[in-house]
Amino acid sequence: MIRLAVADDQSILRSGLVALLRLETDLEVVGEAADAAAALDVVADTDPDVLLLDVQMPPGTGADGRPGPQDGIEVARRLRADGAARPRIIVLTTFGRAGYLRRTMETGAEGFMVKDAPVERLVDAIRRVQQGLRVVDPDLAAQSLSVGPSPLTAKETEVLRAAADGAGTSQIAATLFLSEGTVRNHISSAIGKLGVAGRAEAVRRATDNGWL
Amino acid sequence: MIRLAVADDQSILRSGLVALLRLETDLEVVGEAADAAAALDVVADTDPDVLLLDVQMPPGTGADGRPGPQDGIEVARRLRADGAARPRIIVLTTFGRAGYLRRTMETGAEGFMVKDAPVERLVDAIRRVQQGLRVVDPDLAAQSLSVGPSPLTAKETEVLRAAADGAGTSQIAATLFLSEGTVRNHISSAIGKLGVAGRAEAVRRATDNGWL
DNA sequence: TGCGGACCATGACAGCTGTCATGGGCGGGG
DNA sequence: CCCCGCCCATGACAGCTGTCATGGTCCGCA
Repeated sequence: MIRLAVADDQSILRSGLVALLRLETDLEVVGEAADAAAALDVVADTDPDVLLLDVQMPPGTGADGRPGPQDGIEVARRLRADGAARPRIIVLTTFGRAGYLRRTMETGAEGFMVKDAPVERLVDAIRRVQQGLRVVDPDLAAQSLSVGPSPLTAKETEVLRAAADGAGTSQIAATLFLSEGTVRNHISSAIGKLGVAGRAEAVRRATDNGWL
Repeated sequence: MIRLAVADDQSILRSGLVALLRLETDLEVVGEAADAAAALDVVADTDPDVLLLDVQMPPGTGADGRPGPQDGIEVARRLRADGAARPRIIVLTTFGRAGYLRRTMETGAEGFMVKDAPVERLVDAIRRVQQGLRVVDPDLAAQSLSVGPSPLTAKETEVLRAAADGAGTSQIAATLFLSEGTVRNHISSAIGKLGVAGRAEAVRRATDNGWL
């Protein structure tokens, strides 16, 4: 019997998913959570074998009253911070962004699935993960590979990452000890390579592809 | 027996929702669709009493090969275009944006629910809608009222709407027979009223609140 | 009648953005 | 060895954006 916990802020999806999982004779849902802080609590309380974790979730407030992690991937990171192997983690997401996949796998999570995958595939993933295997949604894995390595140079990446944190040109220049002109130039180059218009789109495209 | 059709691109949510609805003895799911074009087809094929419709859906390609409606609300509009009262329509959405609510209600749909509402509320809504009542998610309705009427003046709205269509300053000026300076000025005023930085955010805030 | 407050319109101004031309440093291939 | 290509750095330039000060019209109110 595989003991499961489900964390997702969309109540309808969560309830539906739980109903579906109950239909499987070897699965047992032992906990549910609607935000990131609650997800941590549920794991602490019920010690499930496998945790299904949505990426987009409100932080919520933990038992100590402080705000919880900002998203599901951050929850995974915290659960793995102490090196524990339990619970196995499968991250679910609506948007099949390669960046999510990369971030997720870096945390040490075992699985990554998009929500428009059929349920059988998810159930299958749960069983495989329980056996210690790693599972990645095939469609997304293919897309992730097709995205390929970053076309950005080192400095371009550095500058773009700073821009992603909301810093303006002058701030970036000060932080990286560059002229403002140089900063704009790296951004311009990145814009060209990414085939977008404007630094905002460049930042988005780069993060979407996990190139940050 | 209420005959239902469910249209949502997230396979997991759709399957889960169907599983939940089957638990209700007076509900019967007669059709499913994963994109907007398929939703129209399913309605034509099965003539359900009530249609559950996600807002965010890929257009898909219809039986005639042409692309379908851009989102769920557009599907609702088409179904109501000929004045027919069937099927009753409940629009589901992940994001409780007042703009969605407004657009939805203008199409003549009967219900509007956010996906983090509990399932009982959705089931309840289905039964009420079947009886000819209109149902709006209480939380969202409150929020929608609290948002209040638009603080924007007529010209500001006009200019912002044009900007939302992707037009640049000069294009807007030409379209509305204004000086470019005037256009920028209206936008600036709107930015001030909406308490945001930059025209992009202004457009987004205005659409989110249904002020376009 | 006069006055104040909205909405609208316009041009001037400063700030920021992206692109360009230019040049220095470094490593591989002829 | 020299040369070419790539990355990095810089300042100059044009274009666009948001704000401001100014002035016009219209309407309600004393």
